[in-house]
Amino acid sequence: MPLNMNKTADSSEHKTRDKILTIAEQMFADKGVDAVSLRGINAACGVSPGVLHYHFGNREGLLIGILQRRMDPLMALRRERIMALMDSETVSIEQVVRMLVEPLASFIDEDGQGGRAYIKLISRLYADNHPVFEQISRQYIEQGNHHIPGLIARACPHIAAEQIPVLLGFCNTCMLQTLAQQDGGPKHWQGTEQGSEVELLIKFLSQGFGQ
Amino acid sequence: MPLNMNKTADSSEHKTRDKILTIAEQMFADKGVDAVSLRGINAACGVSPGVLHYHFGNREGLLIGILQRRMDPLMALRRERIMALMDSETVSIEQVVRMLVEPLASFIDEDGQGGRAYIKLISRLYADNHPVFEQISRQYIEQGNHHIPGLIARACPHIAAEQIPVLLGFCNTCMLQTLAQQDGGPKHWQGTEQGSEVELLIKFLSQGFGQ
DNA sequence: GTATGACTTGATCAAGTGATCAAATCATGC
DNA sequence: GCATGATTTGATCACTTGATCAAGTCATAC
Repeated sequence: MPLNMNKTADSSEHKTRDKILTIAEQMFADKGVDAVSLRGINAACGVSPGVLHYHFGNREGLLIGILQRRMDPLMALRRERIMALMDSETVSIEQVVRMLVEPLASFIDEDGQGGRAYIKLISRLYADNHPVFEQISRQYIEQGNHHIPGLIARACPHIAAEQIPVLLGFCNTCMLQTLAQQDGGPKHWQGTEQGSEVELLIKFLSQGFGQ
Repeated sequence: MPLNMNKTADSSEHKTRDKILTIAEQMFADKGVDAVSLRGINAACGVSPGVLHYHFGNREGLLIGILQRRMDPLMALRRERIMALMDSETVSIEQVVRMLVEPLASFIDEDGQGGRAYIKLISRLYADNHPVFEQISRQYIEQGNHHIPGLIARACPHIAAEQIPVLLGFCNTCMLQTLAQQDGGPKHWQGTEQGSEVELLIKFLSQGFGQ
């Protein structure tokens, strides 16, 4: 039993495996990682009760698979933006916030339902300080993200250095929760079209740092 | 079997009932409402497997009990603040944000662990658009809270009316998530003392609206 | 003290849970 | 064709789950 776990960019077919990833991602995002039964996921995929365990071993293996599948392209998008800002002569806080928000937003637009579910799941795990998410984060994110506080410091020289991580935390929390809720929410979002909400969010967060 | 459900201000003893409410509140806050077994709650309280069902009927009854117990004093705090602002000659956005944040923050300080767990639970339910929370919200919150957008409009005449609910949503989301994480989070909060984080949050949110 | 109603116990039920595995099926290169 | 390995099936294990209930305990009023 070859257990296709710990595969990062296994681009081969894996029809069933991908189906499980996509459906489990949606279910985890909707109800919470620990509030969904593995049998229920198998059933929702229309496969036998043993399939999930064959591919992922257990719940944690499945979660790791879900996270890894999308983290690579997402972080590539962001890293590109970070490097561009690093090379830039001047940096505004709006540029930094855009660098944080827009890759996530475009990710949702591109992959529709799936991308939104992923952000929602990330948002959950981030809020919960979930150990698996922290592990994956360290593994993927810390490639370029350690530059972010420095970029904020360049854009906002008036902010004390020790406050920057805190403000960045506010920003990340607000950003993730907002982008995650952007769909299913009942009436929070009535009256404005999709795109302008993201623009409003960027403006809100940028001003939060103090122009 | 009198089923002490749907009681709002039943201030009598209810030692066991209160213990279940407190412990279940903590467990729901930590792991999610649907990720905790009712038997586990009974066990954590050191009582028999039938007790929870006797007092609350089922999971939803328990959740309603948890929410109702604290909503009254919390909303009283807030309503007081709202009325004071309504009577005020001039209103600044910082005053409005303070009115939102400080009752929650003081609620945490007062009841320590329990208050924090409650905010964390609220934060979860708010993010999930949980139907029970929406029901309780309508029942309790809408007494004074429909004035809030108007207060923001007075404080920030430059903001278009249809953007105010959206910005308020950003503000609520960020506020709840932040206050909820303020304890258990690993290192998000290192380097700054408790009180100043709340002040920083208030400043961040106020500036977000655009002073 | 005893009767009444509130509360608690612990056994029990049917259904659902994560996990395991031999057997069946499928795909592929030879 | 067929051999090999990857994948899928469906039965099965021991265990947990939400719920129910008769029996027992407790508190209080009378």
